[in-house]
Amino acid sequence: MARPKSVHPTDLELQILKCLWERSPMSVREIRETLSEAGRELAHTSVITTLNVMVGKKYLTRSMQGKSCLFAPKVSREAVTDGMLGDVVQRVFDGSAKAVMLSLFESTDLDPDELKELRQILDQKTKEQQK
Amino acid sequence: MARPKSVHPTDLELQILKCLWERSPMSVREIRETLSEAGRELAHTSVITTLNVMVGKKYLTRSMQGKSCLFAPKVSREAVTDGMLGDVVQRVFDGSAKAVMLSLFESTDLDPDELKELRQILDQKTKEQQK
DNA sequence: AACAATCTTCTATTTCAATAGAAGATAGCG
DNA sequence: CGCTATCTTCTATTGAAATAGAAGATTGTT
Repeated sequence: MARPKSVHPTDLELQILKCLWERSPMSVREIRETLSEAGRELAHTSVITTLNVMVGKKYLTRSMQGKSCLFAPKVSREAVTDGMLGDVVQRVFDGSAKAVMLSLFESTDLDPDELKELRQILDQKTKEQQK
Repeated sequence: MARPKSVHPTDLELQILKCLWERSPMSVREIRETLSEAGRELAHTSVITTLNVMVGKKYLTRSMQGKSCLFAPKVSREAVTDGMLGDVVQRVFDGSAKAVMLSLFESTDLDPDELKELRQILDQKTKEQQK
């Protein structure tokens, strides 16, 4: 059996989705420029190829404007990011949110402000559950 | 340019690492059986091939016992899982722990006990930082 | 000694991801 | 009208990941 296709967007696909979540629809040219600003220099055709693949995967919709194409996201940022995190939580941490949390503190530097925010989120979630 | 090689263990590699973090060293046969119990049926040679790749990637060490090989992890569970999560945090959530946390609540079901534990972890972390 | 079992090493196949060039269509300009 | 710029579509290449078979070595058993 060969490598199975990923259920989640690949790295480049994610980068493109991020562009389009910020602003959409965009033409190939615009997307290419945005990627370039983010440090990813690609040939025009490379971008098109990837975009068409993404349309095939239902990540994007495509419409025509004159002779060029416009692309827009078909999946929400939340759906994708939640899905990708959920996958890691399952695959890597066997579903343990606690383990994820512990690792989160190791792998990222949290400033006091952020800690406070996290606490508020947790507080709210605790309240919600007690209803 | 072709797909770049991942810095993290692939899915199968991770599964193997998990086996070996539980118990090591193990022979190919034992690893294969453990994988089988976890629902992943592979030919004996497939397991060997993967194990050798993993030795090449410095994930495992290999020693000989009689005519068969024994494998043991060379990387810690924490290093791998922290790295994998950190990567997602960066790539998917642009480094925002807060966003990760919010998503965590969406993508996983947390029971009250776990919430309490998370709170304790957060408390401890806050204290530590105040030192 | 012959044979079966068990291991490994080497080689091979398939699919996906990443990237881009060649070729063809079209629109605007001098 | 012919040229140039701009888009797209099609086709191709490269390497990683997943998986496994053929062949060769070694050991234990009748």
